[in-house]
Amino acid sequence: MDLLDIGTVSERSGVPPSALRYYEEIGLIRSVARRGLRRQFAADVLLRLSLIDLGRTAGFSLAEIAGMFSGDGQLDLPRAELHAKADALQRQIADLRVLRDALRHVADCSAPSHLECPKFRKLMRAAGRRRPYQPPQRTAAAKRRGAEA
Amino acid sequence: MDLLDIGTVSERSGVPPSALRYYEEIGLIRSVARRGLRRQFAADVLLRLSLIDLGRTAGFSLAEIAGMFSGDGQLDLPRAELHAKADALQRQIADLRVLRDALRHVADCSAPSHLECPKFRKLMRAAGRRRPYQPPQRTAAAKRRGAEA
DNA sequence: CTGCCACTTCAAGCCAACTTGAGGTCAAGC
DNA sequence: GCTTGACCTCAAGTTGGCTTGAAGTGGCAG
Repeated sequence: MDLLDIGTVSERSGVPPSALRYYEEIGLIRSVARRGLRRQFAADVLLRLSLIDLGRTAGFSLAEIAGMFSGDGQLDLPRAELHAKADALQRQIADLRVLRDALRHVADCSAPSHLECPKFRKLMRAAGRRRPYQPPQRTAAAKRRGAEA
Repeated sequence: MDLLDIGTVSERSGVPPSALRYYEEIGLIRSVARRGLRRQFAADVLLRLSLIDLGRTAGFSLAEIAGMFSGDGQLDLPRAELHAKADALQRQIADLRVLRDALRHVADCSAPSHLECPKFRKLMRAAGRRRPYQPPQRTAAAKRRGAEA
């Protein structure tokens, strides 16, 4: 059988051992055996870690992601809920587009003061009316892979 | 003169007094007087708070935002950084679109297991190749205004 | 003048998602 | 058989952006 020890999983997934232990602690992944003290993971943990990363990219918390896995490791979300999430993402995308355009304008506008630029004020009002963007936590894994703000 | 006390500022801006005090503590805003013990703010603090909110929505930290105000309260925006931020938003938007499509597919796909569905695996690989999304902190103010994932 | 109540300060607490550190274990290679 | 070093556990620390609580203050209505 192909059991991977924590070091191997860490290396292949890019997730540090401490984070893997943490994920196990909160029930997000599980180790299937020990060799001595060392956790052994089944190979499919790598796929699961990809899914977790994907979920975090979407802005889900680890707790929410945990709720998306059914007992047998399958993904399990009711269709309606998935559609609702997709729609929420759609709104978030629209908000971010407004914001991106606002930033681009500000970066390029040569008005003496942005506060006096009518276009800027308009964008600000537009941004001000949007539903607030709800950022998730920044993972240490994300930081490792390169912060850039 | 039109001085607003902290309660009024809080009410009009939606920013709680504790946050306003915190902002003042870190030098992001300043009160111009006291009436008794109470902070009095100049009316333009409301604009400044809007800008702060806008900046946070864009994913800037409070420290970064503080750096964008020049001494006289004008915005002094680093163009390169703004472009970088806009580009980061662009990538985030692309990621979220992939994710949204993945969610929609999952909601509608009738394969026995998503992990076995080729289309899903393809979407996942697409998502996996993305540059990681670098989320800012989630503000309490944002939480107050309503979370929605 | 008295009481109320919105404010004040300061320190401590909270949250997520981890990381770090101290001190311990153990399989494998020499 | 001894060392090595990758792992282990558990508790505490980190970060950012606040909130909360306790104890105090002072302007204003009655």
